[in-house]
Amino acid sequence: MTSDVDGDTTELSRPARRQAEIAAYVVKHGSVSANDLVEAFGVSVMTVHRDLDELERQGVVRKYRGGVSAQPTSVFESNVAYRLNTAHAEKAAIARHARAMIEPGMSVMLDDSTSALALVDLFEGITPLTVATNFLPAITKLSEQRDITLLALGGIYSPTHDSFGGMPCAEAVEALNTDLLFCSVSAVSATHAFHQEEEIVLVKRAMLRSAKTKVLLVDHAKLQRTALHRLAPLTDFDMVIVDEKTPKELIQPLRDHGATVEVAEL
Amino acid sequence: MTSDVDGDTTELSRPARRQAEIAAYVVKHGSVSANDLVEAFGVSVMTVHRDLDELERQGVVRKYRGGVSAQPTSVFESNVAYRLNTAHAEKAAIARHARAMIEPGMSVMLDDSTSALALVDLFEGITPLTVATNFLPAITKLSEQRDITLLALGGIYSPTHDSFGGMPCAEAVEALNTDLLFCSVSAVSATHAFHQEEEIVLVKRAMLRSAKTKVLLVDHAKLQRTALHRLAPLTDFDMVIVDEKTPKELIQPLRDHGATVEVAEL
DNA sequence: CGTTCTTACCGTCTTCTGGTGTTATGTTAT
DNA sequence: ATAACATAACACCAGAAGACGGTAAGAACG
Repeated sequence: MTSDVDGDTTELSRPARRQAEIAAYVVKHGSVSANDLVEAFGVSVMTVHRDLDELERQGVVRKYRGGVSAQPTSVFESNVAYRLNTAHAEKAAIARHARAMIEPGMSVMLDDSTSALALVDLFEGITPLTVATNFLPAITKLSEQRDITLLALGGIYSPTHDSFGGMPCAEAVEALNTDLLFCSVSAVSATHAFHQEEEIVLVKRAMLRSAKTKVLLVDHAKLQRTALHRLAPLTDFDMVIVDEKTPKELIQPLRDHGATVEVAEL
Repeated sequence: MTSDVDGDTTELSRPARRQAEIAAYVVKHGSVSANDLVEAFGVSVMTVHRDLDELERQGVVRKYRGGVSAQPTSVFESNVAYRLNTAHAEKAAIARHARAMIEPGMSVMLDDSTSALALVDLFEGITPLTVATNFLPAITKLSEQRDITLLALGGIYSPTHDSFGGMPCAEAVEALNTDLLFCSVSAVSATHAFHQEEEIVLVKRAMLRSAKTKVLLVDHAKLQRTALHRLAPLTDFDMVIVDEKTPKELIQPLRDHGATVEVAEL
């Protein structure tokens, strides 16, 4: 009743979940006051303000005296969409499927996606391994792991994505040439992969140029959608991995347009 | 009685301290068994193994069946020397002194030193600010701070230093040109700054080339020592900051050779 | 000038993680 | 084959960090 956010909100700390719900609420209503949120979520004014500060830091909302308003949806989508992070199980399945492609000694590049993050947990055992990524959570995890050569892709930090980007990052990517690339995007049509933010697209494009074998990780929520920027045609990828919950009638069109699609089983 | 490590071991979590002591113990005895350590430190076998795993991950010891042996001292020094991290107070004082040089809007580069890390805590208030660093703990801290543009310097991760290095890092540094550089080294003679590891020297040299104003942070423990590689003459730095505990008779020679030395007061 | 909204500070409570030992299982050497 | 050693899995505990609300002080609006 207080919230009408869909998606699986488990596996998220209480404040994080509430913040995500608040974000959705704000986006839905366009602009609301702090007091509205107090009533809607049953917490104190203080807490609401703290949540809003955090959301503002991430660039999801804009605070002004008397309330907050939503930012352009592009930002919202690429943030909250991943915080209300649906489908842990599906991502894990996709990751397991992807893992099979990796062999000891290879070099692997990962982008800033939760799908890729799920893969990190599965690296153990496939050693030695060289992993390059611009995603801070992945970097942190990998730094604690032995037998993995971690190559951090630096750049300008983006709180929204918790990753590094911009020209410095693109340049770091250019300098590499990895065996594999696992990446994800925010939307996938029958023919192309899309993303909302230009600077992210820039880095992902560079990654595509710097890897021999390119794999796109897609959970079913991404399909049949589009976003502002066209990243690349699906045929640029050597493989597209989707999860089991993807309707077959959505997979066929991809294949019809020449993409190599594999289904990850739970 | 169990340990004869000198240095101030306060301000260090219990396991971290024990690991440092174990490392010292191993280096002293050359090679010991796990059981020896169990007796010497009064903890369970499991804990000893966990500690040794961590030390091995950092490259300080080598495990084999039946015990561990010490690695070449160079690695030991640049790791444990900083884990048995002496003089929190002095570092903080140096950091406070350094902070005064920073003004809002500037771009600052930090190397992988605890001295620089102390500085990070003082950034609040001097905003906006652009900070570039290759030191993972600093990156993590800064990523949580708003109003600071974080520019991560990527590269190959070194567990020993918890930072990024190698050619990729040097290249990332080359591409920059910051207003300020704060860095530290492991040893300082009357004329030069030194460091044990070549790859680290490489990065630090690049940093020196990429900053307008260069500041060397030196706590008194570093003075009158040397290490394998000569990094640069002290005259390359625009300023050398030492702590109050530094004997005056050690400071004068630096000045005699042309260095600009300032003393940070507690 | 007062009202409304915001921030700063503090105390309490809870939650979580890190550190640890124990037991059980695996592995290597003799 | 067996003993010594190493790892894995589980459970416990404590200390730390986080989350939250309340009050009070501050800032912006009318």
